[in-house]
Amino acid sequence: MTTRVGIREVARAAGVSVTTVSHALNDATSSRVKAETQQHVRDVARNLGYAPNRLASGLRNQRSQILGLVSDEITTTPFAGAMIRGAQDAAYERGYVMMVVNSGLDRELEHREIIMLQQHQVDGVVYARLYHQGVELPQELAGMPTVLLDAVTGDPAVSSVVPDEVNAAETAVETLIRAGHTRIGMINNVDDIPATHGRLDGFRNALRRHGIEHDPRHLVIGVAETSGGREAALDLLSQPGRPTALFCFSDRVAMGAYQAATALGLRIPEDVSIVGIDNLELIADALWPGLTTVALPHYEMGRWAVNRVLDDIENPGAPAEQARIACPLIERGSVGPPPAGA
Amino acid sequence: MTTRVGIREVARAAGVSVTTVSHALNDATSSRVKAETQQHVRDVARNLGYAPNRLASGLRNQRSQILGLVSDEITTTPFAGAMIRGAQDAAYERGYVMMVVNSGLDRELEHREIIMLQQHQVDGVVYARLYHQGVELPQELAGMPTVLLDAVTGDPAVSSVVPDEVNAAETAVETLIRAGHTRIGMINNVDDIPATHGRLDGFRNALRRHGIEHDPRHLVIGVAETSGGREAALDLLSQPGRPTALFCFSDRVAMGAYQAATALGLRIPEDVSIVGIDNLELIADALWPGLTTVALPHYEMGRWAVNRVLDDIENPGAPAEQARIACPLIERGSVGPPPAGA
DNA sequence: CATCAAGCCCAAAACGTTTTGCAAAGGATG
DNA sequence: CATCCTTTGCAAAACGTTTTGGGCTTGATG
Repeated sequence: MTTRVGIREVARAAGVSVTTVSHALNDATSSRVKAETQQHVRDVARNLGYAPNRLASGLRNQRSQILGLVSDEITTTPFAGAMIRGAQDAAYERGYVMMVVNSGLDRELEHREIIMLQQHQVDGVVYARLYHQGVELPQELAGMPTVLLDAVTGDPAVSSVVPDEVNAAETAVETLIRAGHTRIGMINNVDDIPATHGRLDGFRNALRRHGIEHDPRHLVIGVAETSGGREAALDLLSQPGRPTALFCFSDRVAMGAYQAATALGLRIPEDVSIVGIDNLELIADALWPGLTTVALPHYEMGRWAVNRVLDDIENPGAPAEQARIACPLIERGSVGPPPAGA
Repeated sequence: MTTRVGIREVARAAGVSVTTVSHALNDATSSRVKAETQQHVRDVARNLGYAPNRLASGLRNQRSQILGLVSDEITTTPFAGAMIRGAQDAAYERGYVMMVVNSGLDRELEHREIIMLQQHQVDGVVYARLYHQGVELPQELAGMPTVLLDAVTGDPAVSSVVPDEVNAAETAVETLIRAGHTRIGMINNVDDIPATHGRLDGFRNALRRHGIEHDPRHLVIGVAETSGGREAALDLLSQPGRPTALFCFSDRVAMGAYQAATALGLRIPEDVSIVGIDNLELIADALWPGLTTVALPHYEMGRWAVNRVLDDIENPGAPAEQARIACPLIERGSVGPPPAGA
């Protein structure tokens, strides 16, 4: 690897000035340089393997072509990976690159990391959470293009993107209704977060829309983990006139429901149908039969968020936007018609 | 947000030249500037909220303080998140920041993304895979500090870090032996990858070390998914003189083994003990009882990799190093003594 | 032949740092 | 008092781009 080739070397090799090289390379069709020269310069540049130094051009242009991604946690679920990938793909398509930073729950660390991003002159940042929640935007981000990913603030001036929780639940429940179920139980989360409320609303909407009246004994609340799902499902499925289908807050909860069904000797989906939310492939694919579920669109949200920051950067002053992304149904094998006797 | 404050503003406010500011801020204890002045400059800088522009200093120093992380895929498992977090933490501690890029399996895209990283003048890159495998290092990376993460090449001149597969398997199997098992089955992977061979070696080592002779019927090979694990376990556990414990290639395989055990009416761990490898919390915590398993040290490998590139950068010419990171046992509830009759 | 416009190209400044070489001031030594 | 260090500070150059203002050709026009 010889020493890096700069615009100067290209100029010398092409027998023109650096000015001309810059124009030849950057201006699509320039009035400053003859088409023939332009082609020549480009050829020379390619042959020399010229690659512009973005530190230099960023310094000159006051634009780094870098986006910051700050997220809370990044482990334990594959969600973070999907978001990052969506963000990175969108950034790449528009000539940007992502700097990622994550601070756990440490506010002080987060502060210092954001400062670092700013030192690197990031043109904007997407501020991400791993599950849909309300946040307070760090002070330091004021005045810089920012969009929230899987999070919202009260401030209508900041753009954000979250899953459409209500719609996700409706989709899940309507799948059950379409299969013929009317006695549908729901295992909801205890936590006071948007997903809890949104999914409950969606559940009720779907029932109401189909004229099914909701038996309050069929709604149970537990901790949103496998163990909580297991206990809740054990409860629901032991009731006389038990539900023939279960809408679970999450795939992990659904996994608990599988365990409960197995423990009670109920087969899925012959005796009881189950749907979840998340599309955690690690779980949904691994269960037996596969879990029908509604996917949380982390990849798409990642894309949306960076496209939005980039729009803000390229065209400042556009009004903010709070997006809710639709959640597609992923069918596997856990939904069937209700048992004949029911 | 007023216009950004640069070193010039600090100089003016402090009543000194920019040279002095630079020295005051950068040199720990400088012979160029009086201690008193230094303190004064620093105070002024802090009050003004001065943050150096790293594009400018990178340009000047020929050092961007940015590391590239290029990985293949990033979705479906939480591994990528753990690696990225480890990398980012280590980078942060040493004043660096990570640019991440991922290209799926697309070699051409990967090429262009690496070019982009180089345009941003990354000081080094860690080239990551999501599961331990052999790779060929892209041409473009030649001549730039690079370390492999969860991957190896034939080239002894390039540093790499992978999990210690043999040791991981030994740890898992010895846990079973310590619990009293001697009839231990293994469900291995079909794929010809390092994990397959390493874990088999570890399995045999552990048995040999404890003078247990290996019944070849107790080794079965399947696809490394839940379904494969289920079938393999069904096979193993139906044998007369069946194993009392199963060592599974991965947690997903182990999940299949749980399903098989349940289907056969065997309780875990009373009738059969099970250990996996991966420590996929999503699965290991969700199984019932929890799965005892050996963790793959993705976080630690991420840390190791960036520390290694940084060492290479700061102190070039050190010999390369191929590290294998130990894998800790994570005990949950799936291992117990063998059944009394056995 | 003189003038002008158009077309093409270039020199130089600027972006915000770091670092080198030098200068001024002060103190010690002969 | 002259000389020589030491200490402290500064001006200027450099990093690799982009862009502005101007200058040189060329050919056409009066």
